[in-house]
Amino acid sequence: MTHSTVPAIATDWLRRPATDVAPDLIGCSLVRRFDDGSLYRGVIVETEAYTPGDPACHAYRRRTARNEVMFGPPGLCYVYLIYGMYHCINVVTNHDTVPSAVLIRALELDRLPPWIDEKQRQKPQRVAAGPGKLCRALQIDRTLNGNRFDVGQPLWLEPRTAAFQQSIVDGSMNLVQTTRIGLTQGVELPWRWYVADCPAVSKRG
DNA sequence: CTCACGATTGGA
DNA sequence: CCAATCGTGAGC
Repeated sequence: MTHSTVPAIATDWLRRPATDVAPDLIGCSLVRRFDDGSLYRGVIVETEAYTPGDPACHAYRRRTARNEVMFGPPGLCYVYLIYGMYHCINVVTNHDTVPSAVLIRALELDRLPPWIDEKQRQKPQRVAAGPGKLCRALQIDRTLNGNRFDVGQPLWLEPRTAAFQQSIVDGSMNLVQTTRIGLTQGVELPWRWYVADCPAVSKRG
């Protein structure tokens, strides 16, 4: 058995509506690479979709400096600051000029970075259980906004493992589709997906 | 130019 | 339930 590498998720795969990509990203991995070469992987266990025409979408009203990258080609990283203290990371989807993105809301990390404090370590499976928490855990901030998800970059995406895919096919793992969290508009749209009974999913999992 | 508020979180 | 904390953008 020779060495094998996992290819990053391709741009073409992301050139679809966010509502199609969001459930498909469940089970895929977000990879964080630091300048020293260290890698951290997190299996995506919760996502939300944001689309044009969606009142909860940051690009709903008009194109601005902040939402600019959502109008870009698929495969870009949209990172923004929320409540003045947390960051949220999105995968830009769909065609260039069509503002769409998938918010990554929770990860199951393969290991904990050394900067995670002792209190967080008490519940390791909750360290990345929420969009703000996962960005803090992987040190993701606005300096990564507009970056392309690609191998060798600070961030990239990898497809589901065969084992994860099989667990969905055979029904031993279930995806739940429900309404999104923390919004004041577009509350009724069922554009949140998460792995049923997963301890790493954010609140209301 | 101003200022209310947010795709959150953790603690009372 | 509520405060923390600050960039954003709608409205004047």
